[in-house]
Amino acid sequence: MRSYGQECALAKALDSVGERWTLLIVRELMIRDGCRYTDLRQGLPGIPTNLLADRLEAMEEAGLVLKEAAPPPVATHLFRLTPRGRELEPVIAALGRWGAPLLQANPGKDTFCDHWVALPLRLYVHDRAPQEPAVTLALHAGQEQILLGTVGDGSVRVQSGRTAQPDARIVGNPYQILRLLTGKLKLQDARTQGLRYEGDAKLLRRFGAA
Amino acid sequence: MRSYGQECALAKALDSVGERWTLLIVRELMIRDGCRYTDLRQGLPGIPTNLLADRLEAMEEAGLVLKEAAPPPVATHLFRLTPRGRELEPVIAALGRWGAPLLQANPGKDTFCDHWVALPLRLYVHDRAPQEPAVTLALHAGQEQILLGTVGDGSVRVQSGRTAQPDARIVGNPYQILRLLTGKLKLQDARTQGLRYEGDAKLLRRFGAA
DNA sequence: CGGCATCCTCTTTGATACTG
DNA sequence: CAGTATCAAAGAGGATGCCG
Repeated sequence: MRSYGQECALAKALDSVGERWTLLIVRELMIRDGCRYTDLRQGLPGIPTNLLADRLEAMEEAGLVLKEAAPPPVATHLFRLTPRGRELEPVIAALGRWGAPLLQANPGKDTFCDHWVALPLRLYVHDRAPQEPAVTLALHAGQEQILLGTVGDGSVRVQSGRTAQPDARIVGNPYQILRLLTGKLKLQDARTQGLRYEGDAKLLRRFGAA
Repeated sequence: MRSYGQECALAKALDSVGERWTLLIVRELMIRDGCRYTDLRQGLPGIPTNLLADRLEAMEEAGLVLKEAAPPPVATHLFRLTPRGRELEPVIAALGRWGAPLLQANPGKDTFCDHWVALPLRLYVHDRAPQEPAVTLALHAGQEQILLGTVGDGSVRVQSGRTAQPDARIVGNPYQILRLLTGKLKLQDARTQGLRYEGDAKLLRRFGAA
């Protein structure tokens, strides 16, 4: 990106990450660190392949991304965020919070990827009783199953995959689930909107907005 | 801006404010709300005038900016942030924090405007003893004089202008002043770097990082 | 002067095709 | 799979013109 040429921290930040697609690439790597090129393309519907390549190179030069050879079984290399890249989390979190109200006006025209829901869960949901025993929820927001677990420090761990026995299971659309877990939607109301909840409703009290 | 077409809060936010110059325009309006077109141009060195006009129109349509007829004495209209626009403050703050380290590598090639320093002061400095009587510092970071005052709620008020009797006076470059007031630089060290401080050094204890 | 609109050139983007 | 290459269209940047 052309520099703004302004001696201002905001302008410098935008010189670095203000280009089109860059912060969305950071989002992808924040959701699942250690991505192949193809994984990134799938998580970034609409990106032209040449731009993805350009951006990754620029981000590597800027010290945001690391391209490393994958361990033996894999025949390719993986992209990771550097610590400096991970420091963009507050930026992503702030932008996401601000952008959330814009999602309402969406008549399903936009594309959606299941795994995207993991990021707001990680950023905005926390465990309100870290001392109590760990809890695991299985979330079904789309095709993929996402696991949400409590962690000792009050934050939650989010991963996709399957587990034998979650403590509860939630099936619904991403926003319902997110609003339910941040306490903005009551279980009763969510149920009338079609969300399914299996398990002890008290478990929900463990979760709240961060 | 072309939409990313992704059902994701971050992507939606970037659809709205991700275009080149947009967040810098927000910065200007955050520093001094109620700007004329010309004020904006001065605060945004390098912006092509047609782009400024384009962006302002788009931002008005997006509900970020309000263009209002100025009260009688002024023969023009003023641009203001809407409440929704002002909600971008956490975004600007996060980006600014992230970008701050990039300012070091600057050999004075970039342009600088005095009033820019007001924003980090407001965002990152706070009053550590709100109950105590108000205090006013006169800051000279460039040509312009900037006043920094404490406010009852722990935040500080920043304005440019002159006052009869500040409680102390600081002359230095913007980063020195900012680092001094956020407690990252000691007065002693700042002085050896050329900063001038007139007044009671204890006053500095009132200020810290937010 | 303040507040744009126009015109032109150059760069970036997006879509698609192609290659090791 | 992981990119490069190509090319048309959109956007950015700069200069200048216009109008109250």
